[in-house]
Amino acid sequence: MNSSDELLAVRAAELYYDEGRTQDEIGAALHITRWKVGRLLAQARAAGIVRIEIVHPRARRVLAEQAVKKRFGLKDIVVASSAGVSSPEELQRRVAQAAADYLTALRPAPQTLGVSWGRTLHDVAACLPRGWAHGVGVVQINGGLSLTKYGDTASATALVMAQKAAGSAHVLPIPAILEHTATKRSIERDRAIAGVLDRAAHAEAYLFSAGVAGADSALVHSGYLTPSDVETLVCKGAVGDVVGRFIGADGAPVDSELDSRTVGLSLERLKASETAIAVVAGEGKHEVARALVTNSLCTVLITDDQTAAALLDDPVAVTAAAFTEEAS
Amino acid sequence: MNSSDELLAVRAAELYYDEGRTQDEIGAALHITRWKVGRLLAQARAAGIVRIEIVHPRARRVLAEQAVKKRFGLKDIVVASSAGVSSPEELQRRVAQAAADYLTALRPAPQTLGVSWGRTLHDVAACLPRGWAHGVGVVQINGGLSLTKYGDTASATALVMAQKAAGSAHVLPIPAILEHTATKRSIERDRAIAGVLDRAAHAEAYLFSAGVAGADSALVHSGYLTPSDVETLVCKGAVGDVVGRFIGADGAPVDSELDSRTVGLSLERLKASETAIAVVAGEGKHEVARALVTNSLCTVLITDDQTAAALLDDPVAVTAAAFTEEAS
DNA sequence: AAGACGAGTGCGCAGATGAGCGGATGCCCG
DNA sequence: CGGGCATCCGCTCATCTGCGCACTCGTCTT
Repeated sequence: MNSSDELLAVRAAELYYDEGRTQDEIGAALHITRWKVGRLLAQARAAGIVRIEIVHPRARRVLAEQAVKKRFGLKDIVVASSAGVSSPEELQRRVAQAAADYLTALRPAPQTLGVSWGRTLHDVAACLPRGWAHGVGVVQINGGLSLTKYGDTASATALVMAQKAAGSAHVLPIPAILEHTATKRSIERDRAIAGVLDRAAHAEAYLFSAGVAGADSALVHSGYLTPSDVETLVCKGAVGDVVGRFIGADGAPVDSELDSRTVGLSLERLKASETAIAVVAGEGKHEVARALVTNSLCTVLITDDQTAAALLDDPVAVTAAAFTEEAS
Repeated sequence: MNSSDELLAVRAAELYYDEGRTQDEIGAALHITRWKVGRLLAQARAAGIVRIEIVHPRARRVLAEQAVKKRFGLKDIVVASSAGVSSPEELQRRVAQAAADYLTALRPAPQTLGVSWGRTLHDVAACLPRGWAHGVGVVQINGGLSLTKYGDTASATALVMAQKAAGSAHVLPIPAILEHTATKRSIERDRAIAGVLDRAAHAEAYLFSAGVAGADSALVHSGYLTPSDVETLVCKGAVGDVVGRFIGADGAPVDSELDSRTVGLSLERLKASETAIAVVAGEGKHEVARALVTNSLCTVLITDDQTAAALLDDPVAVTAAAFTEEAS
């Protein structure tokens, strides 16, 4: 666009959007035809001079949704807007709300829903309205008995979700990770546990979150891993954990021994699911989110617009930039 | 607005502004009539859910302009947008650019223009395009020979402005403030000086800025006042300086003795002028700006949107809020 | 040098949109 | 219980706006 046209476009945009004048009036004021005014306004919008933003806790980013959905071949997607958020917690809550809205509107409603646990899913459960579904069976898909905290927040998530839908909960009151593979095997053979695990494996839909691979991972907080354990995993390429399993950028477990001690749904089952809803929000989770969508670990992604933007930033370009930086 | 209507409005706004669907289509999608969609969109804009912002260095805030102009009975006004600025310097520059644009477009073009000096006016002079006027006489209206810096930046402002208009400059190469009233009087009697001062008093229009009353005042930098002098002035109620004179919230000099030692145009002459253009920008200048507009020291105000917003915030309301805070 | 080409411009028209209006609905108070 | 009142809703109509098309003008190519 021409420089003098740009100034005209700015002036026209002011008169049109701020003052609410018609394009005809603006044309008369600026001594140009109304068609030119229309074109200037269109150019101004295309050039980003006129920015239209929807500022609301429930606002979604439709454009980003379409782009991410298409790019990674997702079945469905929700990108919550971060416009106007003042804290990471608020962003988390917005995404949780978006996930709750999505679940509530999900049709056909699943008969059984497999859920993992964590801070994010706890929020989702809290955001669900009473009667969000009718008689759904909520199955916990990975262990989560906390070793450090009083009470079982992991099971609580499934319980709350079932309760609000007047449905039934099937919990896994066992540790997420066991010390020995043998112990894990014997626990899995327990009739009650096996029943829940079987139900989990046959759930129609899954709802899960992802954790960062870092010292503040939920698995560290719960006492299954030490910060140094996680550090080792990061060295092996871990970008985060999904249903208790630490994965790398390739979407596969980074430590097969650790993985064999982890109780719960396998990543293969998740990959094979028709409806695997991942809820991932926050600055630190961009890499896990990428691992999820690039390796088909989810069919539905619910996230924030910053994560979406990070996903759309070509990783090749990022690598090239890093390379340039190294070279200089 | 109803809560469920609000959600509908957000959804409608997304479809309308992000996806570019028609109101009819949106109505079909949301199972409401297109008239309802139109009303929801209007409500969303009114409620600030949909925020339309013009992001451009030359953008103005037309609504704020109208409000401030009406509230304080100004002849004209320019409010520059601060959308997208990253530093106070950038904001200063935008306002300076706006002032330059205003001067260039000013009709009828003044034959003689009285100007003060300072950081802001220096920027304005720099922003003026070559040929912004034809043969205008630019008169410096207050002293400004720097005691500390090499060269005379004060006169430079008038010179640059005259040069760019192929006009003549009339400078005042004398101190802004003198030590004794007697010295000031005798300087004023000097034939050359008196001629410039007379020309200044009869200028058709004035362009001036305002300084904050603080340690970084231009008058401190230039060596006329010490930081403690300014502190004393602040204690006496000074909110800033205009053409070298420190004024209070009432628009009158706070220290008559100091004022009598200050060379240059009187505030009375400024008040009586048909065209007195004040250029005031920046976080710290809200109070001076208020003093200017509430006491008719300018007929035209050129400022930034944050200052404009501060002017529109009712001082009574502010006082009441402070009172409430104290009481609680 | 002449014609092809593309960018920019003005215009007609169909579709989209906003203002105003009468009727329906729901609520409050007598 | 019923009338008055306010709000909301759907509609008509006039206006506004985006799209496609023909035209002009300057530039580049042959």
